Amino acid sequence: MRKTVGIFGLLALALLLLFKLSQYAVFRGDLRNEWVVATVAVVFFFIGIYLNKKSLATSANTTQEIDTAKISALGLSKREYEVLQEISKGLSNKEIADQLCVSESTVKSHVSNLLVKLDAKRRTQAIQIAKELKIL
Amino acid sequence: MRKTVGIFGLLALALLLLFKLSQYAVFRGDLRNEWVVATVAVVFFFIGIYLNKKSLATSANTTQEIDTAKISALGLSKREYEVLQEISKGLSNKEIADQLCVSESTVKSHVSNLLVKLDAKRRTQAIQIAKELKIL
DNA sequence: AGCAAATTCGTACTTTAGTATGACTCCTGC
DNA sequence: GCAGGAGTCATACTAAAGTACGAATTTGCT
Repeated sequence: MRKTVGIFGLLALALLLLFKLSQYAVFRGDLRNEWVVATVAVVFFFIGIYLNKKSLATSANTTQEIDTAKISALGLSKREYEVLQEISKGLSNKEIADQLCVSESTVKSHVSNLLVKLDAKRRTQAIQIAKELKIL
Repeated sequence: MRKTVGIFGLLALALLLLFKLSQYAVFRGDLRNEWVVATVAVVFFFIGIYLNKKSLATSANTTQEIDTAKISALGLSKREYEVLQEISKGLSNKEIADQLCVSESTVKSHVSNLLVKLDAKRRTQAIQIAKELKIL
């Protein structure tokens, strides 16, 4: 919040500076008023874009939270969610089985249940849906 | 591209309109020059933010920018990259074939080449690797 | 203790994914 | 003009993935 105030203060300052500079230039006859306005418009247009990009970039890193509420809302069990995580890492059923120390058929059961609960037809679609639901 | 040109044209027009209006107001003594510049600055500042948000919204899902340099560095052809994108949406080979209006065997060819180039064993792993390389 | 849900595993089966190979067309750069 | 890459398609095959049962065991909760 303090940062935002600072930024807007700086913007106001820049605007003032630009305006005073332009006044001087206009006074000397080097510049016409239209150009001052146009310059200010362009400059602030790009300042807007720049600041927006920056704020989105910083918030993107912090919004990487998983929605645990949605996981339980979908009825995903602990084991099923673990399997889902391994799937998103690109592992095969056999590799997931080794990772979780169970048999491949167990993993297949979990995957099957998972697909039903996520309303997906394939594990790739499950990944996509899970990421959209922000549970991955 | 044509859209971008149109938007910038509209912006220029808005700027002109604003300026002419302000000239009229200044002439009548209702408004001072500083306020014109300030208004223009604020308006274009928010236009910049708005347009930036909109352009980011259209290319949603990709929180980060895609690294086009890496795509060519990997030797991915245009078609192969398209297939990769469809894979990440969770589509099957058949569905991708319908989407791109080619046969399933063509998609299989692309997928096979894709997996070699990305050094992946499965399409799910390809998704994971591609996201890590920021090409998705 | 007893019930429900979760976890586990198996078999048998179908479907999808992926590999290998070859062939044809269309462009593009040399 | 032709060599090479990209795109297309096909067949035949193997390997995974996914479905559909059933059933035993474990776990959490009342």
